[in-house]
Amino acid sequence: MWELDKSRPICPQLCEQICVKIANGEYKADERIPSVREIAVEAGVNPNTVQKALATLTEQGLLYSMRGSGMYVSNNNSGASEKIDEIKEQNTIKFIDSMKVLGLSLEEIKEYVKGWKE
Amino acid sequence: MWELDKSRPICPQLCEQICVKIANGEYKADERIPSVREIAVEAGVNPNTVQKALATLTEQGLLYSMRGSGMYVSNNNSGASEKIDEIKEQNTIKFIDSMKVLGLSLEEIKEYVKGWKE
DNA sequence: TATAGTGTATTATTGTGTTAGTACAGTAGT
DNA sequence: ACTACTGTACTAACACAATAATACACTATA
Repeated sequence: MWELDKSRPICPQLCEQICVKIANGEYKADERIPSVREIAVEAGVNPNTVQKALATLTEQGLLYSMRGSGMYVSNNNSGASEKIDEIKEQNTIKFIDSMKVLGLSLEEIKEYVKGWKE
Repeated sequence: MWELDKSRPICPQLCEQICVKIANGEYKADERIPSVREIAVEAGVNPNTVQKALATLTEQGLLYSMRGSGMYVSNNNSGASEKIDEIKEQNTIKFIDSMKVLGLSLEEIKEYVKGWKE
């Protein structure tokens, strides 16, 4: 349910995955999402880390909070898709840079990915 | 000359790039490489960090040291290319995982990379 | 031989991300 | 009203990577 790469900071990863849940409709507009403490248990991380992630998303307008009641999904859910598109782009830029450092050209990288089997 | 992504640990990045320099012949077999302190200045990092990276590469058999004289490239340079191949693979695995988390399939990822313009 | 440069080792300090524990004010349901 | 659950805030502690500043033994070279 929660895929966390422990070699990277957890907080932004939580932001990403909540974004995905909003974008794909698992978290629907104006619906309540699980509480800070519930998410913390589910994801196996500290409640404070979840709180930071939710605060960031609230600041960015993807969520809104009702004190004492819970956190809710904003209805301008285009923000989530846009954010995901940005992350896609950043991931790809970082990947390509990391491969160029190893001496590959963009064409070689594309060829390498094209032939990738998992 | 030294490309460092400050959002990742520096030490392994130094290892990688020294590997690349060995593999592409900038550092030749049985030749001396720049000193710990020189590399530190060139790369703009702390000598201790360089020392750690060189110690790792020495442990892995890519370099050998002559105390008081310097660090030298081992002549079993196939180790460098192998290490680079591993890193390529790890980079790609990490990239693909990070994209799958966003909801993309392997085919969609390949398509996305194929259409990439920088 | 003297000096400068080498690898190597050690200790302390800083910054960041995460965890841990606690506390408070507000809401919901009984 | 009471209780349980919410978001929110705060401080302390920990782990890790990197920096800083030395110190020492060895080699090379003039």
